Order: sequence, then C-alpha cells, then structure tokens
Amino acid sequence: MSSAVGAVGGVGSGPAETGPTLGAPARGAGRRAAGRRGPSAASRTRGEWTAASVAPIARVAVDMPLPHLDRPFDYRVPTHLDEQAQPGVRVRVRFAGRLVDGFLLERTEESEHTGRLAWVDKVVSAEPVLAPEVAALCRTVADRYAGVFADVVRMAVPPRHARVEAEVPADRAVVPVEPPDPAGWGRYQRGVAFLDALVGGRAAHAVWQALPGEAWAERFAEAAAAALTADRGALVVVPDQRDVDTMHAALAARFGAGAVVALTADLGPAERYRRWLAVRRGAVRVVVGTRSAAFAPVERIGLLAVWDDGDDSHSEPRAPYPQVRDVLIARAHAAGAALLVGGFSRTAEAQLLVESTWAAAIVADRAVVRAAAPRVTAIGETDTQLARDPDARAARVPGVAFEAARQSLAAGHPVLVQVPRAGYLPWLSCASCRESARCRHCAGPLGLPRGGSEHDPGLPTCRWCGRAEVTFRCGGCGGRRLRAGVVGSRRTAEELGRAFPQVAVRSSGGGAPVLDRVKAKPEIVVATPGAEPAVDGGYGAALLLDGWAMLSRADLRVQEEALRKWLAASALVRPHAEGGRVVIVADSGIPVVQALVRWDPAGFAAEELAGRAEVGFPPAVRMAAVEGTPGAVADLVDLVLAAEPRIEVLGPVEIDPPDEPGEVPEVRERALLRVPRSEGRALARHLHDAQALRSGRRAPDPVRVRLDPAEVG
DNA sequence: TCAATCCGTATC
DNA sequence: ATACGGATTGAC
Repeated sequence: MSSAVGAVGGVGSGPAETGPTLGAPARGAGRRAAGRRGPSAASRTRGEWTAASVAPIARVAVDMPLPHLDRPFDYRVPTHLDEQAQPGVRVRVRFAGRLVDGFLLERTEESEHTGRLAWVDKVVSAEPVLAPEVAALCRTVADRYAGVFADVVRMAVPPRHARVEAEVPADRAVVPVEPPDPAGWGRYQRGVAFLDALVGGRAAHAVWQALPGEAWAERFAEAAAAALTADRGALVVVPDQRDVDTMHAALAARFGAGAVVALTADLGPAERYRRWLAVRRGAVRVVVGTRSAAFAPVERIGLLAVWDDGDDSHSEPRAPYPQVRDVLIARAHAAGAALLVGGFSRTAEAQLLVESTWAAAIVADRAVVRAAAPRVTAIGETDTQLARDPDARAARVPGVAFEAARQSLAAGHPVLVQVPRAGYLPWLSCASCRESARCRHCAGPLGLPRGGSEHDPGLPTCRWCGRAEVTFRCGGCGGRRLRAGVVGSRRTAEELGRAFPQVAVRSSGGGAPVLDRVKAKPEIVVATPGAEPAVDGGYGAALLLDGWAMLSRADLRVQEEALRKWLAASALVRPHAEGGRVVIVADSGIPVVQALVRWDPAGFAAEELAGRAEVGFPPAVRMAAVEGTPGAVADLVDLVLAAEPRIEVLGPVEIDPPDEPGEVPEVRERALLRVPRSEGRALARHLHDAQALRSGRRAPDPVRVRLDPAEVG
C-alpha cells in the first residue's frame, strides 16, 4: 500500500509538480530563457523523480511563523535525497508556491494528507542540526507560551555557517571523569544526596539557596562533574556574560578548556555555529551560556542548571517570550534529566516547585546561614522626617551607614554601595505603611494615569483592570492616604565619597563600565544591581541605598526583585564574624526587609507565593497579557472567550505605546486573561487557536500575547 | 459577455 | 505571507 503510494505518486505527480510553473507559461519561460543558462539539473529532471522506497514521506516544519501554519507538512523524498533526508536536517520545500526553509522532523511510510504531495526540493545540508529531543522541546515551549514552533526553533538552532560546517571537526574531548569532592555541597541539607543522585544518573530536581559568599560556580561545576560521572552531559544557563565567564572558568579548570563551550549571543555567527556544532556533534558535553543556551543540543543531557532564575535576562524578549527556568523544567521532564535551580534568593516560581514536591530544597541550616552571613541592619523609615523628604534623605547618609563604611575601610576592606538604576516609574503606595497600593477589585497595582499634571494628577487607577480608585483604603494598615514613589538617586553615594575624601570611589554599571572584579583594598565601589564586582575575601561592608525606592516600581515582583538584588550584593560581604556588615536604608518593619535582615529567602518566597495566590497572580495562577490596538485586543479576547467562557478577563486598559521613532504612536491596550494553573495549557491553546483564526483570515493588527508576563506595570 | 476585483481559504 | 478559485462588480 505505502509503496504503491510512493510509486504511483512519484510518476503521477510529475506534471502536478510543474503545475505552478505552467500556470504562468509565457512569463516563466521567457524569463528563464532570457536569464540564466537554464534550469538546474534537479528541476530539469524533476518530472522523472521517484520516491524513496522506504519511508518516502518527510514531515517538515516549514519556517513560517504563522499560527495557522504551525504544524508539520508532508513531502515526498526523492531517491537521490533519500540518504541525506534524515530527521533534523534543514530542507528547502515548495510551500504556497514558494521555496521556503524548513526542518525535516521525521520520515514515515504514509501521509494523512489526501491531496498531492510535493517533493522535498533539496536538503540544505546533511547535518542533522535539530536533535529530536530539541524538536520536541521547541514544540512543548511553543505550546506552553501560545507561540509557534518556527519562532522557538529559531532560538534553538543558530543560523547555518557553511564554511564552519565544512571544517574538520575537533576531536571528541577526553574528559577526566571523577566524582566531585562532596565537601562543598556538604554544608547544605540534601546537597550531597543531590550529587549522589547525579552520579547515579537519576533525574533529581532541586532548588538551591546558596550561602552568602558561596563560590556557586564551583558548586555548579561539581554538579556537572557528577553528571559526567554517570556518562551524561551538563548544561548551565546564567544571566549574563560576566557569569558565563565565571562559570566557564570553573568548568574549564575542572574538565579542561577543550571539554567545555560557552554559548553567548555576542559571538560572531561563525564562532557561534562552530561551538554549537561541537555540542550537536557530541564533541563537547559540558555547556555554559546565556538564555538561548537552554536549548543547546547536549548529548545525553543529565543535568540542567540555572543560576539566579529571577534575573530578567532569563526572559527571552522575542516571541513567544519563554523563560529559561520554564524551558529547563520542560526539558528535564521530557529528557529525564536532573534540574538545579540555584541562587542566593528564591523566586516564587522556585518556591512552587518546592511546595509541589517536584523539587527538593537544598538549603543550609539556620546556624550555618547565620555564621556565613554579614550582620544586616535596616534603618530609615521610622525616621519620618527622612521619609517625607527624599532630598534630605539623599543628602544625608545615615550615621550607621557611615560607621559601617568607616570600619570596613579601616580594616582594609572595600565597601560596596548599591544604588538603584535610574528610570523608576512613579507608583502609589500607602502613605503610612508603604505597602504598594492595590486595587480593591483585582488586587492590581494602583498608579497615576498618564497625562496628568502636577496640579491635577488624576484619580489613582488600577494598572490591570483600569478601574479608578476614589476612596483608597490600605489593605494592610487601613491607611487612607497615598504617596507617590520617587526615583532613586546616586547623590548619596557621592556624598559618601566626599565623606571619605582620601578614599577612591569607583563606579560599576549605571553608565559606567561594569567591573568584573576589584582589588581587596580600602575603596568605595558604587554599583547598580547586577553590576557588583567580585572581590577576594569579600567586602567589609555593603550599603544598600534607596532600598525603599527599589520597592517603588509598579510591578508585582518588586519585592522579590528587591530582595534578590539585596541578597546578591550582601552575599559579597564578609561574614559578620569577620566584621562584615550590611546597612539597608529601608524600614525594618517591611517584611521583605526583614527577610534580608534574617537572611531568609525561602521564608520570603513562601510568603510571596502565598501572597500571589491571594491576589491571583502567577505563578499561583496562569495569566496571559494580550496587547495591541483596542479592536485587535477585543477581537482576540472575544475569540478566546467564545472557546472558553470561564476565562477571567481583566481590563483592557490603555498602555504606553512602544517607542518606535518615526511611527505615529497609536493607541494600545492590554487585557489580562487569568485561569487556574490547571487550565494553563488550555489557555495557551485557546490563545494560539484564536491567533491562528485571526492570522488565517488576515486580520490586520497583530496582537502580542505573553504568558505569565514578568511585568504588567 | 468578459474581465478586473474582492473575499475567503489553503498552503503538503 | 501568497496564490488561487469563486463570487461580485462594472463596462461594453
């Protein structure tokens, strides 16, 4: 039966194949005769092509990022491409009358398609770049985020570089395989058990809170070594280039430079493809990289690790906006690999992994934490005079902070000063307790509407559902007055520099170049979050200035985000037994500040997750942000609701148009769709299908869909 | 009556 | 997207 399809189709569809060309005989023939010497050997003989005798059908994912074309299409494999047309190779096929790129997903005996099948026109290269495991992962990720396979696969497979592909491949690296010394992980409960699981090749899942001062890259390298012991590969994803360098150094020291590759976005196309190909060909099985490395085709992957999963660079800015942790979770699940989510802090998402018992918490005992942590002091907000006058605050560095800095410098240690980056949006909070002001209907954040003046700022309005708040009442303390947040200032840091005139002040980030590392000598280092330089032995003190301003963004993750940044800076400070001190300018009564003082990221994450469950925000629920012109948003939301009326809709509300110079700014809106977590897949499917319907009927205005968006400010 | 044009639909 | 078919409109 199947061979009959192949044989009959092979002969019979020859004319059909040339149909499009015949459709415009005069033009086509004329141009061809006038232009090049003649058609290629392949197309000249296409009428005589015969189909491969075994598995003559190729299922192809075409490179068309349109939701209604987001499925494989079947083609016939001609005999002369039979050998090359293996799963994973890039192909060219005729699609909607044009030659397009695609990936061959699989070969089958039969096709479901009842119409005529076109030929696989050519195999671009015999390199099977798209590993089956990665193809499946791309599909899963696309489905999770209501996106299309073509978009995800572009993140997973770098552009081909023919010259690099033709190079003589490097020899498979010989890696010394020995189980790691468990001492480093011995400081943590379940740490050694996790290593043992890796050595045993088991798919353990863990959420790890690194101790202050921890050489986290060393621990990750040990975990990788454990995976290699079980003859499995390892992949580590970190937020930025600096962390890639740190992690790469740790891995290369252990396995040899030739056994490790670093995959980052800023490599040139050739080097990028060269390294990536070394991984795909199995020459290298230890990979470190930034977010798109989450898809790296590591052979027999055994360990998937992500550092600092709350960092926003782990969120891909291109559709469908996947997040590294989510990609690795899906991958660990499908590949039977271990997962390690590590950081000084803990996200609400990681907390959910722990609470659902899918992942084990790797944490140190309280006593161990206390011994490793610096002494943390919170000052400020009880001093109401300071709270009322931001300028006075910026001009006056509190005495405790001065004293901590003085002691550190006197002991010969550098002082870290963390200042928020500029560009914080105005937001509203309770004037008495500083809790973010929330909408009484949907618990969204209150802000001032755009376009208001200083004298007439307009009514406080929910940024989610758009309802105006006439009579605010704080859910926490019952206060009725609101205050607006202000932008953080670096003046305080300059003030510090003036206060210690004989001490050098260096800057990292926030306009200044980011410093990787500073000398262990008495100087002041002013850094923006994420740009704190490392220092041997640790800082003697850290001053976290304008902590209250960090809590001032109209973003639901501000608290988690602030704690993450504070912990990251504080982790660079010496233990309190060595005099290490952290001073944060924020009210010690605020729970998130308390979490820093007590060094309790897990406790905070539990509170945070419970809070998100209360207000109905991810990860406690699944949410989708739908953005576009008012008509397009309404259209998409209607389609989704028609399929599933039980989906809760918040808004739409007007949002800032994206900055596109030269473009006429058009009105844009955002609606939020909310469902229980168990309905997350269905929500994504309905959104995908609605998008498919719209793009299929050529709806003019595109709609941007983001699942569990990081910010809905 | 024929052709230019507009929709709607399928794309292996 | 783009290409095609069938319906629709318009001018002779």
